[in-house]
Amino acid sequence: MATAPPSPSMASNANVLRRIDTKNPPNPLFLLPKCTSLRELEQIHSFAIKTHLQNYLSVVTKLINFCTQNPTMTSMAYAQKLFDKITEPDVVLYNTMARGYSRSNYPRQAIALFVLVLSSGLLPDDYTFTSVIKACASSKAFQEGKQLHCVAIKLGLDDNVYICPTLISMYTECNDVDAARQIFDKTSEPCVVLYNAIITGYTRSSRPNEALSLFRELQLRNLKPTDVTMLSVLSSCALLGALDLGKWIHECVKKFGIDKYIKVSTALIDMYAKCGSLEDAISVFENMQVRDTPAWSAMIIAYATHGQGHKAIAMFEEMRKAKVQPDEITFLGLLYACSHNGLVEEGWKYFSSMSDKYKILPGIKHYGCMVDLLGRAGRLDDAFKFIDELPIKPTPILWRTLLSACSSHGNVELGKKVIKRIFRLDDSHGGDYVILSNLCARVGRWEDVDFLRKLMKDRGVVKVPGCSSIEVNNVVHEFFSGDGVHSTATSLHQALDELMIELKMAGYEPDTSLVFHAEMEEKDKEITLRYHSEKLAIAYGLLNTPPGTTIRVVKNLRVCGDCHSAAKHISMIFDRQIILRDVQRFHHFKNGKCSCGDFW
DNA sequence: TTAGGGTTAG
Repeated sequence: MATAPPSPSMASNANVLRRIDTKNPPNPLFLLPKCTSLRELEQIHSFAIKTHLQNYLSVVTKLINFCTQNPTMTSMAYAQKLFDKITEPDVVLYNTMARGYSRSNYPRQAIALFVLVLSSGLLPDDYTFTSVIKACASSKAFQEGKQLHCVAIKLGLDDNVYICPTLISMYTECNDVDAARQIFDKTSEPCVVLYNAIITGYTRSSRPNEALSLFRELQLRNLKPTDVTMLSVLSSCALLGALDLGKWIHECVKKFGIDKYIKVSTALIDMYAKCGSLEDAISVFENMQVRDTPAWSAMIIAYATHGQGHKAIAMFEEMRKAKVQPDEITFLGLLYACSHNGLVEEGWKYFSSMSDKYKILPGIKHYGCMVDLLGRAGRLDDAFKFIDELPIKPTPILWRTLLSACSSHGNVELGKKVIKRIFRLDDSHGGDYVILSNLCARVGRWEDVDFLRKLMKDRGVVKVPGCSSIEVNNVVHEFFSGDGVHSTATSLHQALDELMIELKMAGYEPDTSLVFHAEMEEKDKEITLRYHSEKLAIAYGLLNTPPGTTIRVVKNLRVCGDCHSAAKHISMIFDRQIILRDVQRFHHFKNGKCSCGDFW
């Protein structure tokens, strides 16, 4: 900050200082509103010293507060220097410092200050608690957070309007949303902020149904939702992939006039894209008056995940023309677009320009895109080398990406080499064993399949069960692979049996090589495949929606190859569009074809 | 018993 070039306002400040009548000086704090840099603050500080005002608590508090407007390492160091000069700080001064630290990269310092407050015999107030609890949240200091909660109870401050939502947010950040809920339930008359805190908590904890039911409760109590409410609720809809629900929320957004917020519009783009409606996402984007970096990025990601990589790239070029600076998220969308469309050259170009031209350091996710890009394109050895030579320690996810590529390109040897690298870091992920085992099964290496199965058993590893959901008449129905739990399961199974006959007549052949168990009879393999969660959800949609309706399904894992093939046939035979969201991307099935071009 | 912090949800 001190090296910043002199700005016009700085020059004028310097002039102001020069023209001052030192015999009859003004309060230097009058100069603060003009101050725009730490250097100017230093000048004002020296002037305060000159005029013997530097030891007044009010003056120092104001100066420190100014430093902490934008708390960086430099400004917090300066604030600390000012603070250290004061022999007897009062609670306001402590609060100002604590606020600064809680918003800086050193939140734990705020917790240390709280201890100082107590040891100096001062009584912490609502300001102290909000800052320090917030610091606990951002540094995930759960034990300290709980202790602060206790002290707040002792002082009768735990139901304070500012402290209460901060406590809720702290518990959520520390992964204890149920404790947050307990606080919430104790409140007799919750205000919107409190609802927002708990709704956000559920959303962040990936519990969208609870978030949405609290949103309905908020409306029943006639409380007016705010932009913050809508951001969380939209994010919950996106998690569920529930389009009708999302559209209803969009109506609420309009009704309460919250659509003017740029962040809300961006959340709408994200929601529509994640609920499978690219058209609605585009429409929100086109109606935006002002578009910032996150808005452009959301649209780029929307195109990329819906398999329209070239449009994503075109968006990026348009963004540049509009002189909006891309950030690391923008590049994530862009690289994602390249990898999912096999655009290796473009991918490398953008990856290099990221650091060269835009001075954005690639993160682990960007490297992940590059591994994916090389892997999908079949350049498996290059991808291996790429991970091995990274400047940062690779995560299991990075190796896992390569393992998937080995699987889709049928390279068992490299797959084995890769799984060893994964196991060095994490051997508890069931999916890894299954991918390699399926790969071995496909090429008939049953001894490897058995070995992997035994390894899984010995290590007590289980695979996350496949789960697909579909929203019909505002109800989200969930199906698990081989599901017998859903109330309509039996009739659904029968319907699937009949469906299979039709599909086979149209040329569909079940790909039983994907089934894990070697000793299974061919017939049983086929039955296992038939009741995959994707097929159950699609069949449910086929049976329970009018002809011609688009079937929208959300799956928790990657779509299985056989289900992908079945969905293509279903889209043709029944003349239905099927939009399937898997953990990676969207598949739009229409007239027997998929938007991913069988490339996923 | 003035000033100074003007808090919370994102």
